[in-house]
Amino acid sequence: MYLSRFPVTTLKETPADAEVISHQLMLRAGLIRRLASGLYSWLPLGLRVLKKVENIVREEMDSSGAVEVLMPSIQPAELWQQSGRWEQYGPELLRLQDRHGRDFCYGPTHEEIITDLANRELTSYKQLPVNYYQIQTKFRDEVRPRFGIMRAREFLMKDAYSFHLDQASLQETYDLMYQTYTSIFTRLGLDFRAVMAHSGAIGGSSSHEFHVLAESGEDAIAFSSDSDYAANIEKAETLPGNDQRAAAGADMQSIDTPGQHSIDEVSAFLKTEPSRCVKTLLVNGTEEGSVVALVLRGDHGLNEVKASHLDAVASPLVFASDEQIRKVAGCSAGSLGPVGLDIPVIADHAALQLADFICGANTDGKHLTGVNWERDCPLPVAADLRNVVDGDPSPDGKGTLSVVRGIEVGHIFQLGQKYSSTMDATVLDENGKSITMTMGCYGIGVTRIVAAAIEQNHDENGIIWPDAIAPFSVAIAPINFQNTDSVRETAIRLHDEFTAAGIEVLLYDQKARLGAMLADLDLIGIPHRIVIGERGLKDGNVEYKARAHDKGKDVPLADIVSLIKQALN
RNA sequence: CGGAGUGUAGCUCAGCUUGGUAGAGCACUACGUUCGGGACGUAGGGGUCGGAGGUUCAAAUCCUCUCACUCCGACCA
Repeated sequence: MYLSRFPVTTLKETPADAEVISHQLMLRAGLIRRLASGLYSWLPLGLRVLKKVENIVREEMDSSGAVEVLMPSIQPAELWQQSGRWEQYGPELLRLQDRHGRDFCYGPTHEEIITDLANRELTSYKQLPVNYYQIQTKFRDEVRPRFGIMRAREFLMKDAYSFHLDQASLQETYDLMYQTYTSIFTRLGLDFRAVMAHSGAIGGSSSHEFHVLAESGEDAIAFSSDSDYAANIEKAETLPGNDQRAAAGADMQSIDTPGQHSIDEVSAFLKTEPSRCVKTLLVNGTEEGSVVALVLRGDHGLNEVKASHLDAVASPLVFASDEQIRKVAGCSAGSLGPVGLDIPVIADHAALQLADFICGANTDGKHLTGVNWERDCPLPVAADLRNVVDGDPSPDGKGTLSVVRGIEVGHIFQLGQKYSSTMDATVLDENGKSITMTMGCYGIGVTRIVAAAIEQNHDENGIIWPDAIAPFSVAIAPINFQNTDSVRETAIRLHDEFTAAGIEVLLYDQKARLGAMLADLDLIGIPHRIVIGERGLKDGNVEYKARAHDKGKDVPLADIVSLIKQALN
């Protein structure tokens, strides 16, 4: 491909509204342009990358035995009403009406549609199991679209749905999808982890997420040093510990702590560690109007998912209002403590191991020190309430946990009969008996993968594409292309040789100085680069440099094509 | 949803306090000189200053409304 025939518009300056590096680089390299909040156009260069990702996903899905379909992006409300999600889904669901006033939505996902389709197409156990997938545009009206393509409103997703006669068959396909996803992300050239996950709004039981590891990831994931254990931090359990705590060594005292509200403020004021304090959070209980206290060690963070799963706690988790707090505790949020609270109290295991701790006195401007469970207040119910932290023991008993950040790019679920039962999706078994099908669902964020790949592979000069998804494999930068015959002829000949060899090559045939060419090529991240100059040509050499490596080297012109062929294998 | 902020050329921004009819850099076009890591000169093209209304002899600038976008927060305890 000649650059003169393939419009690439790079930007020297970073557009002001791009925060994360992938968004900045995608705009600067001319991969995407923003149309409106959370909506992006893909320019030719970006689309080449997107197509590569899509093709790898498609090839691996096909080879797993899944079969491709394509369902409408606009979906009738009736099906969503049948599953109950028309009411459950909030404003994230983009609802619209046609000219007859009939309700529709732009699909954020396709469980309803596929279940309906399967119900029509699948009538016999002989047709099972089957795994339908599509690669298609979704729309979710995100509260806060951001990070460019990473959390856009409209995005491309591969979603697959499998149908089974029983759980054992589902488990088989689920395991197969786990393997398939592993192959996909491996082929994409990304550093990723599969982690146990919370199944969230889609429902179902077993679930794994696939994360591309990157500092800027929106999710925290925990994995063990000595075993395969890996889980989203939402899901990662803490071990109860031995429940032994030191004996009380101090008397309980009330201390004035004027204006000290947060744990950090209080612990600094009292010249101690946050881990010597407990924090008390009031949340709505299951019963209308009730309030429950959650107690954590000061340096630990509440895990809202775990908390909302407790029987006594309302789900989803809602924090008590200031009025409620004052009503049950008689103080503001900054002075809460478990001593003398006349509501259910649930404490995290780690908080229960403290002795002589510090907490709010339930009186504004006062905290208590030297507090001990049982002696000073009733022993609360114990629970796992907190997020795991670096160094916690692994829940499987092997090794310790590390917490890193990840970008969720894939998610597999066992849905069971959540949709098939409400939508009455059945087949006949070998005895002629009607059986409700068991389902699995498997998503991959195709557009998000592009952003995630950049988050993981870039330097100060721009993108460094993995070979598998680079828009072009090789770039040719000819010095003084217009005026130097030998350079021009060599460049064109190499271009043709690469093309003939089936290697995608971009020839920088536009008038530009070397520096400008190289800056552009670094920015757009083409993995292999050849500089052709009159000087090197005199010795029969061109310069070769891999984008990912520091130094270029002179290579005999005769060897360059085979050298790059090798590098690509 | 709550809070803060920003809308001026394709991009990054200045001008607004103190009203006088719009600028810079990058990008773009032409010509020339350059040409091994983002060249330089000369000459150009491009903006109803987000929109509507108001105040005024006069509004990018002041006032009101509106739209769009961005950021922060939604564990303070």
